[in-house]
Amino acid sequence: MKETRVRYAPSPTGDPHVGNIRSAIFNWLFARNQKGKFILRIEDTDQARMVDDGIQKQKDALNWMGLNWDEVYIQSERIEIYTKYAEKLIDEDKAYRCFATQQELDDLRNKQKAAGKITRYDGRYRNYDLDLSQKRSKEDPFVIRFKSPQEGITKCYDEIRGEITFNNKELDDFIIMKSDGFPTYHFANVVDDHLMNISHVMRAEEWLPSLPKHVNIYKSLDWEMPLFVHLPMILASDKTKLSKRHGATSIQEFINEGYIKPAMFNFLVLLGWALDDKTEQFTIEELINVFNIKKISKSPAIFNKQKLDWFNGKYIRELKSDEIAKELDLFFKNSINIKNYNIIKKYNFVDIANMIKERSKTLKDSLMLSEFIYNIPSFKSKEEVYAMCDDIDQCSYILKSTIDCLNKIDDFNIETVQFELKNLMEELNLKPKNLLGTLRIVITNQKISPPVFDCISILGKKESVNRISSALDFI
RNA sequence: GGCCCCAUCGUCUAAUGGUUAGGACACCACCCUUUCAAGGUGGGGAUACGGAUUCGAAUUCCGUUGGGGUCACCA
Repeated sequence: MKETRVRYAPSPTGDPHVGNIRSAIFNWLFARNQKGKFILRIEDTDQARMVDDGIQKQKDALNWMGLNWDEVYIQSERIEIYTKYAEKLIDEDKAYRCFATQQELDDLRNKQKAAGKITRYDGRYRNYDLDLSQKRSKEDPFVIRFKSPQEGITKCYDEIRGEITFNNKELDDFIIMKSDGFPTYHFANVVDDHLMNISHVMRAEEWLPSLPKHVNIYKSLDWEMPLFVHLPMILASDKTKLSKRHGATSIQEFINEGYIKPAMFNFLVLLGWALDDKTEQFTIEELINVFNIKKISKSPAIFNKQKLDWFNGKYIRELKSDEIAKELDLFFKNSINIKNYNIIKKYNFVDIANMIKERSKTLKDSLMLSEFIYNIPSFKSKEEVYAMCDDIDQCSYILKSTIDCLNKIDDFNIETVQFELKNLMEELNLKPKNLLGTLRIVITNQKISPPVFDCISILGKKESVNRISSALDFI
């Protein structure tokens, strides 16, 4: 049995898109399931689209997802290899130099368009004299084109779709080497997949139309073909390709919005793949064990952010508090100003995690829920303070009693605070709204907050009493 | 437009040719409740359409319709 070797082959042109990362996840899971190799190949053959830290961004995204690679290659370092095979194809009359200028091709295309014909290269250098071509290549810029078959059909095979046939009349002599000496995707991809012994090419469905190009290159080089697995597209809710205008599309954006890795991983793997009719939450180890190419679906999947939110909330709830605490620390550091971060850092992130766990879909939600820690309440009117009381006198009485009550507590924690305040509520015959509602106002001044008991115990006795006292002074 | 792919609740999906077509998100109602959540219980909601094959079709075949992808010296 041949070793399973798969690859993730991004071009480093910006922040990695979730669709690409989903492909990476499928490849990685399959490699790990088969005890094979997961290879990272940087496809940086387009000089114009290069981005400075593009390669690092790809690696960062994989690292964040926990997708470790076994080998890494960079195509721009392999130019001689592609050149060698391109020249071999010329020698064997399977490819040829084309000296048509950009202007010439534009004119051709415009003419075809005007005549209502499909636009394609007309093969004008297909039969150009080889000696002449050789000579002219020394002074004129040129590209190398592949001699596609003109008749018959090209049979392709996709592992989840079966046989797909293309009429060779539809194929044109596409470019394999650009005039700057770099290969095009179609060529570099085939050469590398062969040289790197790739067993399964798992990539997005948008590559399906160019499959015959790749198949014909394999044939002309007399190379054995890998298995092709085309992954269903990920679409936006309007059923078009997921793009910028739909909101977040890159992994980095989702991280910034407070999504955590296990949720992202779990959600993404379920876009185009399912194990059975009931299991939908998986650990990564479980996924490695059960991942199976045959269960990849054919139809495109719509990116359903509500389900992502649900997964994220579920994972936040289920993860251990100290794990969430770590995420929170990092997230707060990156999201709020340094002054507030320094204030919140004095408190225990594990306590904060426990406080926000039940009510956060994303880490961003916990930002809002924790604002009261560094935003000390201030009031414009007395009415604001006693809004939850029958009248202002009841309010000051409640505040006074609460201060006494809290001051009596020696072991100040959430259980004791809850116990004593409930006692107080009973003793004074207060409605929950009166006592707890009022305390929410003077402690947090937020419409929405974690439970009052949590807030008070997080802030501690001193700070809580301070806040209540200043509210009492105010009214 | 040519070519290619695809088609089960609004969404993600499950269903060796035989199930009251299952689950999850979302939605609605009720319960719980100091706000917000979470949780619990229940509910509505799908095989695009038309033929053919078959005792029997979501499932196989053909067509229609719809959606998507692709047609660069980008990947």
